[in-house]
Amino acid sequence: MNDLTDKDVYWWRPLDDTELDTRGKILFAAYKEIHVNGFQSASLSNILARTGVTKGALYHHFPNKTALGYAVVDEVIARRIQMSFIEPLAHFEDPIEGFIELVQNAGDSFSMTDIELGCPLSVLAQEMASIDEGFRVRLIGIYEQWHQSIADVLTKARDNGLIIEAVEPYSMAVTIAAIMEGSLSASKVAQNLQKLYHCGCGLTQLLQLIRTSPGAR
Amino acid sequence: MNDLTDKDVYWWRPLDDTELDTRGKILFAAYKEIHVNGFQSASLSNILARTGVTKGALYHHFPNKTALGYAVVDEVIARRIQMSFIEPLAHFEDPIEGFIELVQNAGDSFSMTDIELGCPLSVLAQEMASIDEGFRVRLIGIYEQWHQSIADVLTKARDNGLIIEAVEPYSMAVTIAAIMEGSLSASKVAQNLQKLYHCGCGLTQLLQLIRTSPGAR
DNA sequence: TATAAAGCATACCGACTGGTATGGATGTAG
DNA sequence: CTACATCCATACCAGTCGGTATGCTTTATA
Repeated sequence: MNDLTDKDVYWWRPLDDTELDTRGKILFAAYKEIHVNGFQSASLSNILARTGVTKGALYHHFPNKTALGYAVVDEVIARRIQMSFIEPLAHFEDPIEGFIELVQNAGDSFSMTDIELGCPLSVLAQEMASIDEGFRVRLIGIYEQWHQSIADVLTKARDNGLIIEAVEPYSMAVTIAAIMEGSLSASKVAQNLQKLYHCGCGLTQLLQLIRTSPGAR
Repeated sequence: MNDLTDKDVYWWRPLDDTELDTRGKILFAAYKEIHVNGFQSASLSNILARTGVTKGALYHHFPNKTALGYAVVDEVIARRIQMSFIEPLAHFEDPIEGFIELVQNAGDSFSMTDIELGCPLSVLAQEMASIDEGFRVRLIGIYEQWHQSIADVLTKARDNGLIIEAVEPYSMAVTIAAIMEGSLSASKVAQNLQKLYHCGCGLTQLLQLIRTSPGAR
């Protein structure tokens, strides 16, 4: 239960069958350990035991536990958010239609591990934002990028007359992101996809309501 | 910075000036420690040092750390959510108007400590839901009660013709709750109220859009 | 006033934590 | 072949963790 399936890590594993180097092994094992236990309770011994790497190697590549945590945020989490939540936004033709499709397919694109463990960004943010400034600035950077990307999509849509004028793109973007994160959080506690579906309905309805054309169907 | 102000604890302190008993002191100190550091990293020694209570007293009232954590959820967190988010719902005359007012006043009703530390329910849920089943069932109980309360308000509003028929009350309730939680989460990472305001705008707009009367203003 | 129970204090334990000191292997440049 | 840096393995450290064993004090009960 504690280990990730192939589906969970396609975005991390190298495409060819080259082995990860030592640093990469440590980084990914640390990501998993932190995702499960949080940063503070993440045990270096666990990470080492699971990789077969020794403590000497770890402290050769990272000066201390905190630096390892920062590297996980910068190189693993940020990369995954980018691939899963930001890049897809650019490929929408009709942004609202695209969004609705993305939301309605969300159930498939999330693995059960994602539901069990929650969004790694959100989990880490909740734990560390008020404790360590280094984590906080890294995490707010990721959030800001995400919010801005959604806002850009909405701005374009409004300029093209696809959504009503009353919508303030950035506020709506933050709200949409909040729904997505809140839904994952609720689903994690429920340990099933029901809450995710409910939020999918609510978000879809919100998107329908801000469209200029009331959306056939 | 780590201690709570009077404004943060009005809901916990006894109304008269009677001292809290030993059990109450432990419980409240544990709540604070857990809110700041999370459950796993919460240190019993810290709790004891801050209260002046000794370890013998602690283990007289609670069999172990986990039981203490459960008691914090049952007796402190659940009570606060009840007072802050559930009970106010019952007193709305026009539910939509009431909601909008509640949301727009949210900036005032949240202290800066709430922003710094985040929603205690959400923080604990993110950390413990996938690790300990005892925490999970307690937390999902609180969430379910909250969602159902909002759904009841929406159902009543729909029956009275105040919101459009297309709204499915429970789904919308879960979505509204997700927005509230997601906004607090984002504000915590940003360490300011901006994100909270943006989500307030988005949520207000959503509420306006599901009203039958397009809402004078 | 005798007795039992509740409430609490002190001292201590083994397990585990992040971190370090040291030395050996391997690669690379001169 | 030498010299030096990179990379990593082993052993160890001081400190903290949650938890326990024991005994003293206070309160309720009879």
